[in-house]
Amino acid sequence: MAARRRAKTVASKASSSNKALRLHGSIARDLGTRIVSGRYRSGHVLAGEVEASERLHVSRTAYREAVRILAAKGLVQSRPRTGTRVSSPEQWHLLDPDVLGWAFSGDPEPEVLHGLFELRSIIEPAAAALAAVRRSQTHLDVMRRALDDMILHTLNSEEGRIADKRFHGALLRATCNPFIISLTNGVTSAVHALTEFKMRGAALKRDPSPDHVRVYDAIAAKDAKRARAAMEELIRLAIMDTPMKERPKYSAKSRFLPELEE
Amino acid sequence: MAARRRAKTVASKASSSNKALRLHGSIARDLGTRIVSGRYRSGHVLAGEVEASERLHVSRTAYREAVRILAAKGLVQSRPRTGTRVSSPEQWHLLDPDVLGWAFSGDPEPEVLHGLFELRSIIEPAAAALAAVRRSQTHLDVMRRALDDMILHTLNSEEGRIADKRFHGALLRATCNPFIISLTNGVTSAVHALTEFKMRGAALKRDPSPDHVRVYDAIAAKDAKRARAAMEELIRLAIMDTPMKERPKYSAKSRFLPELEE
DNA sequence: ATCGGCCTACTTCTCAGACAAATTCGGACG
DNA sequence: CGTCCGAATTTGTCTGAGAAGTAGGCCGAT
Repeated sequence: MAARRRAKTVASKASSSNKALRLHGSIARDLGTRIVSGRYRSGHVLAGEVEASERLHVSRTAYREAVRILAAKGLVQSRPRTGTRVSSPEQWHLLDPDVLGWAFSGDPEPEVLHGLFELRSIIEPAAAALAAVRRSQTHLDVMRRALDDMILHTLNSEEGRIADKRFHGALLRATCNPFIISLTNGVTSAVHALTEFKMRGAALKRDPSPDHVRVYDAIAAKDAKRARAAMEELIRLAIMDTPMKERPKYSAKSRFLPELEE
Repeated sequence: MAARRRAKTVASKASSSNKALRLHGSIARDLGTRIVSGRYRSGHVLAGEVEASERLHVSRTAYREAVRILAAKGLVQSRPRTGTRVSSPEQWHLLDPDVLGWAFSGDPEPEVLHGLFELRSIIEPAAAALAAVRRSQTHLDVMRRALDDMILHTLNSEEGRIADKRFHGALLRATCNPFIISLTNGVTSAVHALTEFKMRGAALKRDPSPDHVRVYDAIAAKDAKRARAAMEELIRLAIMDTPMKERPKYSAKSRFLPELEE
């Protein structure tokens, strides 16, 4: 008994860096990270439940619940007799906040970075245009406060980044489109993580608050066209502020893209 | 023992209409459907594991795995002492294929329908433009074959709808952006379900294949601008072909939108 | 009287071991 | 040579027992 308890504690420490995650949660995170980072390739068959749970010094129950989580996020698929195998990347729910977080836990690859920005530059300008039309006064107030906090603290502090997140969140909620809101829940948290990533090098050179103010003004004026343009500019500048090793050229070959079978 | 086995079979039949879902899968689906359909309101606390599993005549294990799935999709959150409670709608992963499917299992509300089309009309034209630039010959071939099948079978048959799905899927894969691909995995299956929904009334009046051909031609010609315009038109027409009771006016009040707290 | 820290009860979490169900693979048989 | 059936293997489900975490009340101190 005592030996097993100790083992469990060790496993928990080794696997999860911290947080209030339960055992199954940490296991899911570990496996998930290994999958999205490419250490377990698509098609790879995980060890059987008995062996895997023994190796991790946890019960089959805990391990199974972890696998259920991964399956719910499209990362694996399990069937009797064949076992649990890593799904093809095109089936991964990449916009799931957890998956996104796992993908950004190491060094995000330039390809992923660029893909995310590309998605943002599609969604957010359109969202800004919608928000300009549909925003209520309450939405506007929330954005205003977030903007003030952001200007006050700047993106170099954690509080400033949270304010930035609040701003984008409120903007997207103002679209009144549940899908856009849900979509951007994931994206904003990734951007949050990303901003931290930007900071790993040096402090931010450019102050992005003027861009945000322009977006805010346009939405306050209910000017959809201007809101869209301002947001396009904001994201264009944000991309330029992000240190990317190289601009990835899009090709059909990528860990994240499926094979095209004839 | 025998009594319990029988009970389990009954529960399985009663809960899941069919499919190769396991027990935990059907339970997750039932609970999930109840949540997204509003029968369990946000904040509602589910019965404890013991009571719930007894009521469903299943083991706690199965019930717990179901809850784990729902938690992975952001529908619920469970903690010791307080129990498992339905999360706020803004935390739901609405673009998860399962959640989307559950949302469309009953009568999809006009608001949801419109929200989905709005998202499509943002994403897909942009995707078409990207695809026009980045598509490989292989992408093009796949799209061509899907298009031919679609024209052959028409959307009135299941095969035709699958071909339509293949077409949109190939188009989105041609963007070479993993996030867009992942995003639209969900959306296309929802559209698939939706097309079936359209058919519940009468057969489709308009033949949408010319629209698809125009999109294809533009992508074949690598003409991004024309591809975007053609796709915009395609979706505009698809919206008009969808019977919606009323055009929902966007307001801050909706089951799917969070309260704006001051 | 209000604030802070313990304590308790309640719920989920984890464990262990057993049996059931599903599916693949290979071999027997027509 | 094809078809079917059985066996082996893997996940799926069940049971029952503790362990761990947490909200809310209790109590004491300031």
